[in-house]
Amino acid sequence: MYELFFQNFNKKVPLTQEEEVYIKNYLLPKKLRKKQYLLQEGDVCKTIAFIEKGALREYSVDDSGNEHIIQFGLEGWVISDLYSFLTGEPATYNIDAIEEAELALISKSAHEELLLKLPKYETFTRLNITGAYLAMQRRLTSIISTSLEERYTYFTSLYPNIVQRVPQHMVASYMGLTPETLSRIRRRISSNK
Amino acid sequence: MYELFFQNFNKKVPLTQEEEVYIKNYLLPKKLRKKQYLLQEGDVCKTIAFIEKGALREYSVDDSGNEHIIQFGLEGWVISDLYSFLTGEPATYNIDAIEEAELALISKSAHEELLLKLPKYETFTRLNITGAYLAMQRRLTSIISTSLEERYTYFTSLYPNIVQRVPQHMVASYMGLTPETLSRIRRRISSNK
DNA sequence: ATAAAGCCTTGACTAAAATCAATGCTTTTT
DNA sequence: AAAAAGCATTGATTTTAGTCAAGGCTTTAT
Repeated sequence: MYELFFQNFNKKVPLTQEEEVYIKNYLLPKKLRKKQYLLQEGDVCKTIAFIEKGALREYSVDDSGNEHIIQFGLEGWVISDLYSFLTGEPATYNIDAIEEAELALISKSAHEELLLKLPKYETFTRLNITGAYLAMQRRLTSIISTSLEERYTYFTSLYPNIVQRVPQHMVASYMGLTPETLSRIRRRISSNK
Repeated sequence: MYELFFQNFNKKVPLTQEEEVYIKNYLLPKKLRKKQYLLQEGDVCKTIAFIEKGALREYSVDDSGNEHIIQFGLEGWVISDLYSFLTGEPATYNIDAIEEAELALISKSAHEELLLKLPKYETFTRLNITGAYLAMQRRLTSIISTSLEERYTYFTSLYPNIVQRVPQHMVASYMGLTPETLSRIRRRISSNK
């Protein structure tokens, strides 16, 4: 049920059997149907979600109703409106399933208790957020310093899974483009081969 | 000498006098002249720098020789090529001083030793990287979902210090724009008042 | 089986940013 | 004090992305 979660955990910080049992008490399973929300803006984000199976997206909606995807989440990834989760303020992001998904949730109280009682959990959390930071930094660097073609090529080589499972208009949103522009970029890339 | 560092630390995780003395053994003071490098691309980043005084910038240089600033650093901030620091691979970023600066450096071995020996240091590190992640997430969201005017207005309200101390062409680089475009945006904003 | 919705691409046109050049003021260097 | 460099702005032109509309294919719903 939480196979990928513990696989991921053990890769970063090896756990004893007892520690795994202990942590398992804090995990909550959740299934989402395609398009079902995990979080809607305005609600407080009360859990961190580890993705065992499926694909999710995290996005904001602007004043004109346009969706801006800031993150996809696939198997092995963590997804949450972290600011809302940590501060208790209403979420500014929405999170929903792009395809059917199975999650392992950790509530805020569980998170805080694990941080206090299990040093390995703090290390696991620090390593996770460090990895997320570095990925976002690469992405930001790509945005401000490379062409759209280079950015798309980089994205597809880094995340071939996402490109295959996610509609193109969502990839465009994630990149900050319109679907028409992404289509033209894809044509330019393929005609340059 | 490390006044701001400990002020910042104690705000996040209160330290005893003994713990402060213990940590102080691991800190290295460093002064930079204006334009002096802390890090050059190609070298391995061996320290994390905490800024006691002054201003720095972290940037990459593309194939055409254009500089792309991904981060400024002022008093109280942390700056590093974190990927290089953690992996030992050559840095892809440069870091230099925009104005004269005083830093508190932590080497990789000191960092690792403190993580192992002082749980409060791990908490301090986790909170720092979490804050950095959230700041970058807001910035990314701003980039992919708002206009250039909104982004500049947001940036100047969030970081009035930076705008006052840093040349406009560097702000333009940080935003992923040309200096001419930034100048026109500033004119549009001021004429809309 | 058929209708509706979703998705993707393309064309034509508009808007915004980049490029290039020039000017002028301020700061730094000699 | 004078020259050089740095910085910022503006104009004209080019390039790139966005907008709007349309067409066609695939998937989903009835």
